[in-house]
Amino acid sequence: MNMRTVAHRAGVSSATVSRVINGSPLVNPKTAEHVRRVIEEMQFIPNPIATTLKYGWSRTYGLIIPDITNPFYPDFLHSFEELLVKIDHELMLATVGSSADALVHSIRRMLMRQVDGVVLLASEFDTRAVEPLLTRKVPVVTADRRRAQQGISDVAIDFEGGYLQAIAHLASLGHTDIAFVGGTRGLRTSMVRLTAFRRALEAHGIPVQQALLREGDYRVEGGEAAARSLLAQKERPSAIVTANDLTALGVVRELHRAGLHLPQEMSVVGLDDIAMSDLLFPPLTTIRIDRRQIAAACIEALEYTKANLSKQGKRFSVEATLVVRGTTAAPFRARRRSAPSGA
Amino acid sequence: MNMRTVAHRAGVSSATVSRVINGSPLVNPKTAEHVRRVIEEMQFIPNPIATTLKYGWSRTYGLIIPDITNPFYPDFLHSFEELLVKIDHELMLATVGSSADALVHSIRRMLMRQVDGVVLLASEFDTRAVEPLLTRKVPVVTADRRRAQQGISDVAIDFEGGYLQAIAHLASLGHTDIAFVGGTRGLRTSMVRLTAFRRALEAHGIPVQQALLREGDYRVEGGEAAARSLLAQKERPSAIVTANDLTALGVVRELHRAGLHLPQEMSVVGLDDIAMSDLLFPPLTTIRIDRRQIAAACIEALEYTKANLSKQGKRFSVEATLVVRGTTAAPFRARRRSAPSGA
DNA sequence: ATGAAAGCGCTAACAA
DNA sequence: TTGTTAGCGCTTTCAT
Repeated sequence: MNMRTVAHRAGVSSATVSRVINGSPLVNPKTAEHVRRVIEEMQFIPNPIATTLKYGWSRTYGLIIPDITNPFYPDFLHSFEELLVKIDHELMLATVGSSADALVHSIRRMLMRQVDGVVLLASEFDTRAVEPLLTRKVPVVTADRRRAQQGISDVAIDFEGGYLQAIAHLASLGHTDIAFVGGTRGLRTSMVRLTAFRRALEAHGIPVQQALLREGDYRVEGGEAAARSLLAQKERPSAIVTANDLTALGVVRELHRAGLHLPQEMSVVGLDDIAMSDLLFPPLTTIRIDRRQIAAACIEALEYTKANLSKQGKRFSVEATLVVRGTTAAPFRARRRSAPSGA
Repeated sequence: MNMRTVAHRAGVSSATVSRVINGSPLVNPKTAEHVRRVIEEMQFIPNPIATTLKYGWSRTYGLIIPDITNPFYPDFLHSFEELLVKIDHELMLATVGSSADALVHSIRRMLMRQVDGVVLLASEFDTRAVEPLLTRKVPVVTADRRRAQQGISDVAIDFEGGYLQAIAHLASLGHTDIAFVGGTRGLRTSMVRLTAFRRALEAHGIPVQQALLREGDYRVEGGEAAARSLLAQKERPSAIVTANDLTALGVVRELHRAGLHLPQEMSVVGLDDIAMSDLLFPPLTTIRIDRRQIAAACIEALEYTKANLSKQGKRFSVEATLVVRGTTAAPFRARRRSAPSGA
């Protein structure tokens, strides 16, 4: 069934049907009403594929994420999809892990489906992979690259603001030996988080202790390993700040295993505020990143970039807010092996 | 850029280009090779939208889920998407909560995009909502409706098998007062799970105690409330079996709050095996439902139904397997207020 | 082995 | 205010 069938039945031309469906004011209200009735009667559903073919756009945005299994992304996806429905767009989803090949293929598939824009949440990627998008004038939005270029906007999270709040909180409790368990070595976003943490410490006049810095992998295992290593050394921290919640969960788990009581014997701060944080015992103090805000920023970025393809993209920033729950408390001096050195 | 451009550049017709791209054997290998080179040179990407318009299919399957935020679904989605990529299909995702309206709209949007089939994981829905799909010969796959009809296949989880294993495990530990915290009242799947639990008890000769049955909501809160209520009554169970892991998490949380020691003072069994189960302390004993298997069954069901649209759909079953971890142990008699009644 | 051309459903420019 | 029609890119039938 198509518009011609409907038009025929309604005794008008397909152009009129098209106009009615698209709410053109150039139709006689009587005719319009009649056509609408026929459409209803015939249960006609228009085929936007034809329009896509004609104009080359699809009211579809692509979303590329590394791993839907990381609890951060379902939350993001939820908000993103909700917002897309509101602006009457479809979602084309691809998960690519950390495979450069998968990324290239996903982008190709999105191009084939004529997406109107792509949000690329994979933190690391070969710039050449997005070139086919740029060539074909498809706007791109990246996350946390902290850099815009022609046709590419970026949505960055204000890690520094978040860590600043966390350190303020810990410092006010009396902590000075604060460890950091970062992300996977070599990722840009890991470096960004580490730098933000260092700056936050410095802003509070707390010296950065090299011996309290660890790398993780944004997963539970990395947190466990780092905690194990921190506990093994003489100069233990009294608080551990992490690069994300899964890492924090691993830290907490390992701390439990070592028989430490939280938060009395060790404070822990996560980052993300995944649902699980609140289910943990004790519930995790963490820096919340509002997925809704990120999703909204991504869509705003998409539309901005689409409208300004010839210009440099724009940089968007999303704030991070400390949520104090149960894993932070004043340090338990008796247990500490070292006295605070500075400040 | 289109096939004509490529054809022109290669000195052939667009028909030949099409044949080369689709691997038709009717082209001279030399010509084919040359055309391939030109395609590569021009970075040509074909536009499958045109094919969709021409033939009415899209190599796209729709997936409708209630809530991506429930940790069961990201796992499922991950497997589903992986399998789709393998068969070179796209995913069109919609999350509909429990809104009947959202379901109707999602289905309409999928129809507009010419999906080749729809997997509908929303447990409850108005049959009229799927009629537009059936009318237009779009195959449908449901989950846990335990019923097939023309154009609709069903993928069911073998809850009974799962609960049978759980009860066998608990019974062998010496439990006889086994409570059940079910799903949301009125949902078909809640009834199915409850029935499966009852049958499993009966199969082991353990009488069903009405006073140990509770309703939940498939979320943490429901588990907490049910646990509170179970602890409040005189005849406490020694073990609690739940309708899903989130419920079990709520139960465990409430038990912790009440100062009970797990698993000594209460055994708990979940269902799903979400990632969090293993992170809990103690790690949750649960009935694993393999998302990969479900995803594979859904796709098999989709293809079967598509190929047999005129016939009754098929019913698929996916097994459930007990994973024994840390929340089950022999009952702690001293603490119990009632003696086992039967068996 | 290759090419010409029709037609999928829709929209908008143009005609009436 | 309404209708006619070209054309978006592709595949396939038919012709050569």
